[in-house]
Amino acid sequence: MARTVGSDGEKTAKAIQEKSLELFARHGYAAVSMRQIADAVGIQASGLYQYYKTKQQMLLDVMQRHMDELLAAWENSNCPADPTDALEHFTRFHISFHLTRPDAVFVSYMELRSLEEAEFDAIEALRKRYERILRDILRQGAAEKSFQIADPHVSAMAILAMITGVNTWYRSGGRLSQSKIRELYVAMVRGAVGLLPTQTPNSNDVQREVVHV
Amino acid sequence: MARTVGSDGEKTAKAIQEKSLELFARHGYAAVSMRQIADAVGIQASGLYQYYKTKQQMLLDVMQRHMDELLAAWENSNCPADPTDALEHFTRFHISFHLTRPDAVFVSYMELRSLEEAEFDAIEALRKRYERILRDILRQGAAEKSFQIADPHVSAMAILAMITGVNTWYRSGGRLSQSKIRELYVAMVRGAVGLLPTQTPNSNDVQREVVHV
DNA sequence: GTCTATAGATAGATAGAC
DNA sequence: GTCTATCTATCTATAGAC
Repeated sequence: MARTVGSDGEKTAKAIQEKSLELFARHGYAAVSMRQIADAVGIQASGLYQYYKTKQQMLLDVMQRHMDELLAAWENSNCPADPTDALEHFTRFHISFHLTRPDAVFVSYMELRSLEEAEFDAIEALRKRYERILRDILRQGAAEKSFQIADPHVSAMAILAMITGVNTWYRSGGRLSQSKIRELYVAMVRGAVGLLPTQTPNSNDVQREVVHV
Repeated sequence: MARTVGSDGEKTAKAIQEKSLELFARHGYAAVSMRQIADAVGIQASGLYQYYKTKQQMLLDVMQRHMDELLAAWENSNCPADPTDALEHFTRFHISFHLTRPDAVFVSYMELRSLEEAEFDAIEALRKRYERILRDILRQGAAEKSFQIADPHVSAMAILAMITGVNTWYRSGGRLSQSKIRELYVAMVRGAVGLLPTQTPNSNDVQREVVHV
């Protein structure tokens, strides 16, 4: 209790968040020890318990923050009303957001099984909320006959898997810019819902038109 | 050494393969102990070392067998020569194969980071061989101008992510049959490479045509 | 081929000093 | 807020009996 006036180790708190995320992403939750995290932060393992009651709570915090930020960023992204525009907007948003947080994405999708029941349910609810955003766009586009899809739920899962998959192969400094990658995926997503290429569909120039936007 | 004549515990060997796969898939490699595996098999933990020198070798074996079976199954699948037909064939093959082995798929994609360097390289080489199959189909279709794709490599990764993603949501006994799911994905894959729906593209019946094949 | 026993390391978490 | 010290449990892997 006898401690210097100040803000309760905010720097340490932040460092724990960063290092735990990094280590969980690289080695997996179960393979990382509290001592490893403490070493990375520069404190002793026992010091971590000032910030988290258990290791499990550290994982939950990482995933919770990621999902909260994802949903908040979506709310601030000004999605257009037209389903076709919305679908393109969602695709670009999703890829941009995910490419800037590869570690958090990786942990949030891979470590669901490391969560205990209550923690899993909390994260799963947030994930479903996000999935529903895309599903609603697809449903509306299907209702308006803009999209040629037989099953909006399946299409939503397929598209999400496709656009999240960028993270498995993208390396910054690679052959393609992020904006080029986004447009390649926009073209594929459009095709997957039965939209024609953005220009007339009977010329080889279509390809170039689709790519550069 | 004094042992009954026979085949060196083939039943136990098989049981270890099955149970280790099952447990790795459910809890993750790092979270599963040798004791847990031994319990599931019905022997003592020390007995496992008759079959595997280390836990790491057990993981490698699981993944090695999966990749070998995948590549062998592909060789036996009689892929047609035409790129469009080949792409549809690949899509159906991939989904069928992966839906019958959800645990092996899960472990093989999720536990790559749990492999030590040499083991990782071995599995990665097999994975690349499989990816190349799809990439070659896409390249050929692009060269023939059957497909409207700007980047066969990106398209291959996108399509693989999409069709592997079925495993994350499919539950047997669900709303859709496996064959219906395959055809939904074939339609999306076709769209993603710029192919028009199988029938005329300006009628709402197209949707039905695409779905049932 | 499977067992018991155990070595040797490391895990998550707590108590209490400063 | 971070430390040292430590508890208790569990881990992978080996030795050697049967």
